[in-house]
Amino acid sequence: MNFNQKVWNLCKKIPVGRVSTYKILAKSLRTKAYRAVGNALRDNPHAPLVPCHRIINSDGTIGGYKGKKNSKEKSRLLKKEGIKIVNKKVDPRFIFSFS
DNA sequence: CGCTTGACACCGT
DNA sequence: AACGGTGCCAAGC
Repeated sequence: MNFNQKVWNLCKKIPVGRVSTYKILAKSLRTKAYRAVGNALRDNPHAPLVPCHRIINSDGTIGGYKGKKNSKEKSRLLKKEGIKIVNKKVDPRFIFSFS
């Protein structure tokens, strides 16, 4: 299992209507490679399989998507999933953590 | 084998 | 509160 595979695997485990952060993902992997996590999602080979748009920054900001630092699509998708976004930041109550 | 880059995080100013 | 510099880890060249 590659690092990227682990990352994608965790992404798949995120329930619908919830989001997670790069930090949480890295923590779940028992590593501090926050950036490597994002790097892994940069190329999302399994678009629908891995909902990478549910991964946001630890401070609640959307971060990037599809290789772009800012993609309104991402925030829009999240809102469509039922997640509330305020001030370009995801409401912390929607953040999901792996146990 | 070593340097640079990147969908980040943290701390100081 | 906003900006910038520094640290982190994995991949690519």
